[in-house]
Amino acid sequence: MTSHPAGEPAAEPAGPPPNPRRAEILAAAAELFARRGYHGVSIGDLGRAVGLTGPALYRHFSGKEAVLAEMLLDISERLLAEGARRAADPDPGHALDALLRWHIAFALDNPALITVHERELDTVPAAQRHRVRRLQRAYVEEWVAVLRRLNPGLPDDRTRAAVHAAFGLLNSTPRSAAGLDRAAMSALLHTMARAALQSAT
Amino acid sequence: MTSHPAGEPAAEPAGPPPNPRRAEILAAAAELFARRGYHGVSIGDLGRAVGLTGPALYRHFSGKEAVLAEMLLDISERLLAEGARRAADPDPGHALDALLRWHIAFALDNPALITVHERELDTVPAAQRHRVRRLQRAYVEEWVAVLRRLNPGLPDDRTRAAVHAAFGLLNSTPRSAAGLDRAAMSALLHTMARAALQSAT
DNA sequence: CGACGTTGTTAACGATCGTTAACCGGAAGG
DNA sequence: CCTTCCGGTTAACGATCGTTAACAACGTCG
Repeated sequence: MTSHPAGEPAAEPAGPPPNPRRAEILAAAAELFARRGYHGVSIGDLGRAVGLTGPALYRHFSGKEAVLAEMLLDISERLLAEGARRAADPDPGHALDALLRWHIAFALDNPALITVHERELDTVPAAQRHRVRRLQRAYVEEWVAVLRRLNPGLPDDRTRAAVHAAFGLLNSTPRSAAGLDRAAMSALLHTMARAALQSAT
Repeated sequence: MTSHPAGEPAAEPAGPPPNPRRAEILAAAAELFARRGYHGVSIGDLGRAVGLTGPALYRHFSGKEAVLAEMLLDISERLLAEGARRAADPDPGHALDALLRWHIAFALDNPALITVHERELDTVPAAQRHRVRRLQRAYVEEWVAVLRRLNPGLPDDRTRAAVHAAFGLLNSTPRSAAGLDRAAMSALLHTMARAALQSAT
């Protein structure tokens, strides 16, 4: 209750004032990219989704690839920053539960972002693709480090594979959208992911 | 040893003789669609991948969408047919293990097919999309039925959500490709998925 | 009031897309 | 030997793509 996953950033110490149009475009683009894929969405579609014509988009982004790049960088940074905070809990069991709670809440709140994040990495321009990959790897390593504390002596590559598999489980919900309500789905995912990870160690 | 997941069909009782060019194109298309997405692959790319020019493709398929549609129908039918065979085991515990073995083997043998199968359903023309969806649902129901036999009295929507989550876990491997060899990865996925499903029931 | 930066528009560009047309070499069959 | 079909080619089509240019409405500030 002291913090919640999708909270408002309130104000960053440095950086330009957050342009609401940019955020609006990014949100609409996430939805469209998730549904039809990056190449299945045109600049015209993107503009229309926020009530503008296509070329208006160039007032806010340098191009279509820049929209995707900023989107993926933002997601990766948020996952890593919040993940690192949760993983810092001195009790590795609590850290793992906190990681699970955070990741599940993020996935349930932002299904489109999760989908694009794991599908369109190769589409992003090389320059920023490396940064995104580095952030993704670092996020995985937060999980691996917690699991290593829970069970030292396990080979790291096996632990890494288990973490990737757990992410697959957690990130699949955007596309299933079963008849369960949010609380039930959250609890189910938590239970299943924890059981899967424990069985692998 | 009486059967293996990726076995040759040998000969179907009815239907045209299997054109090797069609199969070659479908295999190349699966790889490309998985890597760059349906809209990120052009007819020229498709032809080039099998040593032809773009328009040559129209000697074997009525168009680009037909390639995708046939690909998804074929996958869905194979999954359902083989899944139903495994699920028929009178012992539900054995049936679940057989389903897990089959699905894991298929995913490890055909990572591109698994990827396209779960990503591009909305891209397929409506006519055949409904058939694919029906087959996919039937495959899920095979799993749900086995789990119901293992634990009667559980609400079906929860079981269905658990199955979807388990598929997310199993299908994530194509995109992780960790440092484990095939046998180790197969065993790890089996263990994790079974633990996840058991924890949900 | 006038200059200006901001944010939108429509029009137009070159490139690329999926698809069709027209043609061509070679194998098979009478 | 001639015909026919099969599976390829190159050329060309209209549509659509991402992007840029040129222009307009509007608030702000000197």
